[in-house]
Amino acid sequence: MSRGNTRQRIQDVALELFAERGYEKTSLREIAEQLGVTKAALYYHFKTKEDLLTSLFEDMVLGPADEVIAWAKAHQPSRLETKLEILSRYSACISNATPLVRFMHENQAALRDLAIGEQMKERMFLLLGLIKDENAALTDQVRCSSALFTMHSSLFTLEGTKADPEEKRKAALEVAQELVTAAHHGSGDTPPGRETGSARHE
Amino acid sequence: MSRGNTRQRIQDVALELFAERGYEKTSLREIAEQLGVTKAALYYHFKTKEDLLTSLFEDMVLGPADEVIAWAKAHQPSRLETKLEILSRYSACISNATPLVRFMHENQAALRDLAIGEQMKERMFLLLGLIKDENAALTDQVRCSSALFTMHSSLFTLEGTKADPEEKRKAALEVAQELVTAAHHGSGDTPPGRETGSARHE
Amino acid sequence: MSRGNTRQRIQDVALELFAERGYEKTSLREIAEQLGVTKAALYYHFKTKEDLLTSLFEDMVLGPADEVIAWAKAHQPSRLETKLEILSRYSACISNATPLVRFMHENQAALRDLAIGEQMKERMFLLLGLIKDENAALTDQVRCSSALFTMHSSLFTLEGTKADPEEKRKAALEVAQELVTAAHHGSGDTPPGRETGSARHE
Amino acid sequence: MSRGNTRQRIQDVALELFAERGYEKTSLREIAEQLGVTKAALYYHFKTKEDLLTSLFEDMVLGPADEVIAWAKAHQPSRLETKLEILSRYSACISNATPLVRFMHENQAALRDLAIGEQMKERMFLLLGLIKDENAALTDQVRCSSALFTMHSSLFTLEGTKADPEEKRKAALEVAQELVTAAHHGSGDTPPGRETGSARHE
DNA sequence: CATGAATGAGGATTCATTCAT
DNA sequence: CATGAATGAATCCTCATTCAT
Repeated sequence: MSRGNTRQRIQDVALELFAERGYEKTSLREIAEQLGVTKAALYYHFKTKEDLLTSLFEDMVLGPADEVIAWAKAHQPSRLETKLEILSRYSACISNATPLVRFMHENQAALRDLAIGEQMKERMFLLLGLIKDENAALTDQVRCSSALFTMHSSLFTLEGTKADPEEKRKAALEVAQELVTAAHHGSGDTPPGRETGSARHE
Repeated sequence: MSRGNTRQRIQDVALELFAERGYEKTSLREIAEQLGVTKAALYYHFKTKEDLLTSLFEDMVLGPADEVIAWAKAHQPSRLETKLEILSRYSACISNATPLVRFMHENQAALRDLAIGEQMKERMFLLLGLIKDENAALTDQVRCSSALFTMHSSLFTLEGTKADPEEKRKAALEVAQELVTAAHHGSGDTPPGRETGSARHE
Repeated sequence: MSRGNTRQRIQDVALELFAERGYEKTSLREIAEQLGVTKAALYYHFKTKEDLLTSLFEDMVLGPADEVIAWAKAHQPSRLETKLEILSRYSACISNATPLVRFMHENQAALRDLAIGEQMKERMFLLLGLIKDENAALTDQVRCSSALFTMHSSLFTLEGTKADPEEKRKAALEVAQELVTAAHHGSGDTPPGRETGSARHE
Repeated sequence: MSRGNTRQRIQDVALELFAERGYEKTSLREIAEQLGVTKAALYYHFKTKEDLLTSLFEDMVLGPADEVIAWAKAHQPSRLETKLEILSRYSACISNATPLVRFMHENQAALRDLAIGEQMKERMFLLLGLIKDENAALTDQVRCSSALFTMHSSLFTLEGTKADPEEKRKAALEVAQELVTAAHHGSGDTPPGRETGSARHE
């Protein structure tokens, strides 16, 4: 039954528990018990608890996010169309890592003194930087920031709503793109004849 | 030596440390040490670590949030103007509790098994329920959800931006109101003169 | 409501809690809370937790037991009739202190390093010494020891039995007297017409 | 260094200390120190302080007592001979667990909220039920109850007496059997040729 | 008479980690 | 590959007690 896949199994269980109970409250003992192995076995595969968490992020979100960023850098990031495509790609990339994105939001306090937390934060800044204009009006900056947040939170919010995850993701992407579009055009002097965020049409 | 203000001082230090380092990683020893008292002194004033946290929330956000909700229930919540006023009032109310709002977002994993966490979650749902229409299109639901998130996150995001907190708050409120306005009109059939992000036709 | 009877009320509550939960597991906080006073108030009336317990024993069993012992010393203790009367008197005296007798048995571990524990133990030895003959056969010594135990334990044993406490006490006294009578006659050579449990040959 | 015997050594030291100082007053630190290991080492072998105690009872008295009960159920418990044999077997079984029996009596307050306490209590009831007749006279019920008590207490009473433990045990067994015999025949009408303490008729 | 505030010592328990085998 | 055994440090919490007011 056990093959070389133990490492993978550890990651699976760890992801599940980390997401469900939080980083600090998930002990290695629990992970080991749920796997039917010893704590020491975990240490054979991962140097450290932090290391275990890190491996999850690297495989599932850090890498993919970097791809999005790399793509963006090669495609005139300042054009609106590029920005929208960035959102689209990023949305797709995180949809495969729902539990980790949720984990990231719910465990920021814990991530603050983990190296991987710093790295993730950096990526978020990079992404945000690609989308928003440093000199834009404050509202527009908020819009861009909110766009990212919206895509993240749609993955684990709206619990009551019966819509399926994929639909929610698309809806969130739509709203995010709307926000970024508004931010891209807008800025500062609220354009005349505009009453909703997206309804600018000059 | 110190007078009746010890309880207050404990709360101050606790708020600071909880916000800075997170709930789980802040030990009562640290709080006590920073205050120059014994751990046991904390227990004289608060039955429990959880109790200490709870007292912070009750005083600073639970109560105020309930006032907003009460006001809303008495003022035709389904009208757009009422909704916008709810946002405005809520924005004002949380601006006095910035560190706690931040704490709430960054420690959701920890809050999950704290009674006060459940209570806060409930309030968020109530607030969201007042603003969004259960039968609206998914995008509109996302918009409303995002509106709330935006006001929260503006309090501790955009670190790079040099704008002062009050301005950020106003900008966030503006964006939030915009989102809710769009959601209010919108719903399924895109209102004339307004395009959703994805419905672009260039 | 509160008069000079506070001391008495403290003793009442303390007796109840000590008996119900044990000495070590009953904290002064609990006693104070149940009384609606502060822990410090207890310290006004009793120097110490141990002191509080001691006061209970002194008033309710130490004194009475000493009276029995004093009476015995003045009445030819070696006569059977005297012995039986000792049992009778002692039985009466402890029946007023049921909870304390129970407490004594159930908290011997705790009493071992309390001064009052030593004192009570001494009284038990004295009493036993009055009843049993140092040079009697071992079985007879056991009988006497058992007699005392029986009177004690009848106060808090036989929970299932529906008999009322007073009846139980009388029954126990009867059995105790029987045991002492046997021990008094007996010693080694089984008295005629009476067989020990194992020497049966029918 | 040490081999697989650590668990055993912990039990030995724990039994010693629990018996000597009581359950509540024996801290795991003391046990660990006396063993020359860390507290955490104890937790490797026993999940809990209570668990450690439980393991002692299970191995040394719960199991053996259950054997006696099982034997009894298979041998017409209502016959006097069977009852006497029960006493005999039970006496033998507890003589190997003297410190624990003593512990049981001296720490009843502590045992009251330990699961193992409940289990032991249940066994005592079963044993008592096998020996005494529910409908017998109260004195006879007391006699049976006393019989059990006598066997227990003989293990740690009569400290002054120089007799060796085994002799004391036998003497106690004899007295216990006598009591049960009396209870078996007796009930209300004192059997001829037998004098009880109360059967005095002068 | 009693309280409010605080202390110091100690309790059980949990955790990430190590290392010889 | 993995385990069994153990550690050291830390955690939350409770308790009896004190003392100025």
